[in-house]
Amino acid sequence: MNLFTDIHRLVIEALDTLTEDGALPEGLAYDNVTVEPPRDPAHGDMATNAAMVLAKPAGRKPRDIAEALAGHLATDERIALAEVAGPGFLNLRLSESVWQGVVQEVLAEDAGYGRADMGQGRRVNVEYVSANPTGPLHVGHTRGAVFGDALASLLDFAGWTVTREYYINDGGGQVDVLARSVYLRYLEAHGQEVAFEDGTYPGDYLIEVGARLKELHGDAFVGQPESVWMEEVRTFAVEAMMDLIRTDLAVLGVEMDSFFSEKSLYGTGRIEAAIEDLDGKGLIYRGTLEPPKGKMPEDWEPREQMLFRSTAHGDDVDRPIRKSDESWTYFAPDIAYHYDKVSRGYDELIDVFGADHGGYVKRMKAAVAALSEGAVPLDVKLCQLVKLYKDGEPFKMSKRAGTFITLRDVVDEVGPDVTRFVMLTRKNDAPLDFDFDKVLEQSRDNPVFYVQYAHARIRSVMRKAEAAGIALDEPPRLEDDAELAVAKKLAEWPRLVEIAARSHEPHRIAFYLYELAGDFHALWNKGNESPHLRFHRDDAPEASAGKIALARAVAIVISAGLGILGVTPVEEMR
RNA sequence: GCACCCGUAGCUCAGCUGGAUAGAGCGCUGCCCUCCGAAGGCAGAGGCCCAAGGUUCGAAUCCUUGCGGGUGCGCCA
Repeated sequence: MNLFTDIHRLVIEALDTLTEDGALPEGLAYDNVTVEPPRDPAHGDMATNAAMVLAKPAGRKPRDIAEALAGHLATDERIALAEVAGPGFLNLRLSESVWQGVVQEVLAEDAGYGRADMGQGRRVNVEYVSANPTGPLHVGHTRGAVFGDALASLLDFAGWTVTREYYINDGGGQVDVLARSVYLRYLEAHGQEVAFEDGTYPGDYLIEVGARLKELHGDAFVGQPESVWMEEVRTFAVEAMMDLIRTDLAVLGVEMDSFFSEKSLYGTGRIEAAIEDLDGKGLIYRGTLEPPKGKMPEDWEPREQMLFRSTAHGDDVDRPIRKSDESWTYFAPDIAYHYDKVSRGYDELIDVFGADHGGYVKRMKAAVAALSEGAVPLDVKLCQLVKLYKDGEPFKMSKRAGTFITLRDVVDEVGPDVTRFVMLTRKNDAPLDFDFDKVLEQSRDNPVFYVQYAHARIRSVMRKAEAAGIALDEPPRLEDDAELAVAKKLAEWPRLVEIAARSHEPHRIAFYLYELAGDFHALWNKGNESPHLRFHRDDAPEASAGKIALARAVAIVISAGLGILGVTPVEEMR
């Protein structure tokens, strides 16, 4: 249940009644009528803009409509006060029993509180990470991994059926480079001197792979031409890298439902099938592209190639499908991959990319729009760069100097929970500063700590109360403003989940938790000055039980919220 | 040159997809521990929401233009 939708429904019913009474004309559209928490608590608990939105189509003054509406709403027992304000807002103050009810509901529904059925079971495929299988995951991948994973959990919580998918780029030239690099390590394992020239991966992580290759094949490949070993070494190397990546993801707590191999699209007719589908829609043709304006490539020459008419679906220029040597461009398997996703019957698709793939969004959307004939929406979420800091100083990354920060480095340093939460304290399309020292700091300016601390405080109180024989299943009692503030914040949770899910923005969950924790800490501290507001009171067990009910509700929501972010709520801090 | 993202307190950023007097943390000023964990809380100062137009009852939010920053722009994926 969502209190805001309840009251929204109440407002709509009242409007219908006004229409029946002839106070409003028939057939008004209520689409823009909203019920929201006002920014200023002095304006009440909720406000509706109904009168202002309907004034024009109804041909009546906003304040008149508001007055009439107020009269009807005031008869509902949940509404303590309805008053017209400003240009025609209708401010509602809800009766205290409503907030009491909210807390009780949280306790009753427990981890299910805030679950929504917005998705109505629709199937969504969230593709993320999808790093090339050529090495360990680095910081940039980490953000994408955390974001995609949290978004997937969020959508699941909001009622979608979610598939978490990883697209393995194992079909392009970079896996050949990987194979050659592993081959060099293999020769090295046989005692040969090798040189890592440009176009090979010199990373240490391949030493072990080369050694394992030696164990498996002995010297069968030594001194042999590429044609002999390429296929086998490549498969072996990709497999090894995917093991590495899977381990990295596991360390972060990310588990994919599905891995999709780009290679499986080649030589199987699947790319051809996707292109044929587009061709059947008249979107494939042979032509010559204009050179890009402003920045002319040095070796530019006009060239006829197979093109996809992506401009028919909102792209800026048509995109090449085949290279000049008639092999596929990287775009072709991507089309086939998304064709496959559409064929698998997903109702919605989400791709999580790094910001450097921004230029890729329009053509991908065009492809999906064409393939699904507009039936399957694709949302592409771009994750901006992560800038690393150490004690306030920029942390320089350089492959050459060996200071190449991997996902593993970060998680080993600060742990998966901190890594995940911090990665979600920024909007996905805003750059993120990650300071190794600050994220471990135990203070209010570290949101991870602040939220965890609130949860730990509550669990601490519950343990002590239990030991003191105080009942933990009493109904809540709310008396103080600070308590009501917390209850009201809890009432916002279901609404926030819906907003975050609709906008595909899991960071909103993190910010909400920070606010909820703030309200809770304020209440906690008030207990220092006013002992009767303390949660745990041996002198008044019954009152204490009523207070603890509220605290338990807070812990439930924090726990649920952290669950969406993939962060473990802690029992105690130390 | 074109496309996408961004521009909000001194700094780092939220702002509920158009609502009322624009918020938080850090930093600055002043308070609150014989009291459930002060690892916390309260209060104050600090803003022409980049600029100019437009849409309307109402704009930080939507549209246009300009300025400033980031990313990308056929045979790398």
